[in-house]
Amino acid sequence: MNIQLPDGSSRTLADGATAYDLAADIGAGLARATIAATVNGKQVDVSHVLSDGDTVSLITEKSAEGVEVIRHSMSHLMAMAVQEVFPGAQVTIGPVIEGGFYYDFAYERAFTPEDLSKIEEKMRQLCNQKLPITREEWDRDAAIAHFEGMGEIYKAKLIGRIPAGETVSLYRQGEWSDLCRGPHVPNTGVLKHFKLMKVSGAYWEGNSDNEQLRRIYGTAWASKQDLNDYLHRLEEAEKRDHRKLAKSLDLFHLQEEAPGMIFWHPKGWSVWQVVENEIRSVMNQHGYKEIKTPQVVDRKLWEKSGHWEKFRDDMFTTSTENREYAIKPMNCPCHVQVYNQGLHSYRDLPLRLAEFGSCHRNEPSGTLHGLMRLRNFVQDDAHIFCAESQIESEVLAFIDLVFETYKKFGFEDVIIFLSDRPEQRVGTDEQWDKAESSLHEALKAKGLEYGLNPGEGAFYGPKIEFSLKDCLGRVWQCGTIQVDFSMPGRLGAEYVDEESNKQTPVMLHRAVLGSMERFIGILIEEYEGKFPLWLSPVQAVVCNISDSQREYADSVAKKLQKCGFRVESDLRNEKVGYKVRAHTLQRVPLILVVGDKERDENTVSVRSMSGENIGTFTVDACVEMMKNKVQAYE
RNA sequence: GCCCAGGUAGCUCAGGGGUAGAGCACAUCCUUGGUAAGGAUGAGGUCGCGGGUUCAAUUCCCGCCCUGGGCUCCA
Repeated sequence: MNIQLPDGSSRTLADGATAYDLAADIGAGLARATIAATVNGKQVDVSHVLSDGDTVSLITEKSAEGVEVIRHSMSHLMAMAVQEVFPGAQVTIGPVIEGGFYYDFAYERAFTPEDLSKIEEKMRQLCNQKLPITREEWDRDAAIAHFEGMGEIYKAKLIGRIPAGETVSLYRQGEWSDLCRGPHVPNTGVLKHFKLMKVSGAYWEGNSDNEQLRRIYGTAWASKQDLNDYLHRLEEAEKRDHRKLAKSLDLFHLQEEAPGMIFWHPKGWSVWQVVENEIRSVMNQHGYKEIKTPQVVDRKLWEKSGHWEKFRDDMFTTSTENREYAIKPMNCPCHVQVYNQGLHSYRDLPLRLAEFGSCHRNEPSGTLHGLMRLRNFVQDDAHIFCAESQIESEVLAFIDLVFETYKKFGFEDVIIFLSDRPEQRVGTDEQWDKAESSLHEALKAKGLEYGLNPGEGAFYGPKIEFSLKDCLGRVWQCGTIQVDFSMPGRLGAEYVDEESNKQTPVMLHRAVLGSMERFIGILIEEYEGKFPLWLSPVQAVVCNISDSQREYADSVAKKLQKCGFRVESDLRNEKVGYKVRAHTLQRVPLILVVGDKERDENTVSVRSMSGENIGTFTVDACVEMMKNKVQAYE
């Protein structure tokens, strides 16, 4: 029979030949390295019997696909090991994820970190046995009976979802078998480079009303080197963690008395102010008007806006003199109050009201996470009141604004998702059609790649989300733009159109950074605390070499401060090497060293954080140099 | 909110039923040194909070709070 290869060539094999036989026909080395194959676009095992005319590409452990097959087989190996070490544990599902795999088990107790070593040891034994992994086809009902007979009720439930009468595939290694689509590696001896990483709880079917399962995460790679590189990358990423850097760089802290709320220290707050002022200036240039609205607002407004009914449990409340208030969880109802003062003409639209709005949300305790997930955070929020016909142009302008801003802060890797209508929603289908299509059109017009989150829109309208990654690759939503058909009407917002008729404006909720705190958290990790000069809390430190330059050093620092720079002097009785080390570790971009020579010549010797000698400058020239760097966002 | 692991000096961490340990940081003194750690001395702790067991608890047990990793959630 004739087999087509991906390079366009073809090969003739005996009838009944398998993917393995094809690999062996090409070369013994390839046969050893092949762990699966793609036949006519479908992934299969190496034992798959080929047919005349098949197009086949072989999957080796070197390819991304191959690593996925290894990870998938690895999760089976782990499940087998768990069931041998902990009889009574039931299997459920065990998928491949980025960097590795996990498997969820039902078991009478949680697994501990010590259990992981035992499981790992068992896994190594099993892979040393080089157990053949074979595929079996079972009748669906027979498979259900088989797993039920073994007491594997979760597996039986999973197969129960497959239509009756269909054939299902089981993979067997030694005495152990699992329902699986495959493909898998030919034997457990291929599975060598792995590490079990962590234990966790997880809910059956991802639903918190269901029972809690015991999840074990692992990582697996094609080579020892890849595994070590991955573990090394994790270690490096931990050094960038904004919570660690916040301590060593003295940026902010949290304490028990205010969970989920930040105490900003002078240096952290300095970064905040620079970011806020930058956004403020950009907003001004883009036609926004900044406002400020109350923190504590009568419950009646939240009832009108619909928040009380829907999100009451997530709001902090307070009361006085028989009135009940909520601490605002979002700014939009207040912005509508500002809009509602006075009459608006269609000529006023779009009207863009911006606020650095501090919001409190009573997030569940388990979700709090450093600066990324808080109970009190400040949004760089704005609401655009406009006519329906203006939605698309406003969205286009907003997308530009987001990318312009992110670029300034050094972010190029932006993840975009569009969330469309949820089951429970307000507004007519026609309105949703229009709003969703204006969002799609805007993204397409900008040539942006984006994903779709079906049904994930807010109840009041669809949205686009712009997300950034933290040092461990976790994705955090930052920017967003959301169309809202509901709130302007509920809260009585109006404008007068060309024919003197009262109309309800559409409201666009939008934020560029999202939460100031979250954005700064990502910023800290992105730069590993080594902020560019314009963002750095301390831009330069003037260090004297010995006591005789104390006054001069201090005068240089004062002069730079007068020019608007954040500069400190270090006049301590320490050697200059000690001071240079200390301020380098504190991520100060520029260290200005002054000895007798500099004092006599009215200059400073400038050293960069990376240790580069930038040169000797007069104080005025140093000011110029720093100004240029700041303007270039360096 | 759920599961697991933690909480000891300002920071990073060790320890362990019987007066609490290190390094760094800090203070004082000596040293005045030219670009990543000069030396000496010293100060510092209700061992997260509350109960229990015990002659004795920071250590063992229970509850709670917070932090971390996941899960669920995220207007």
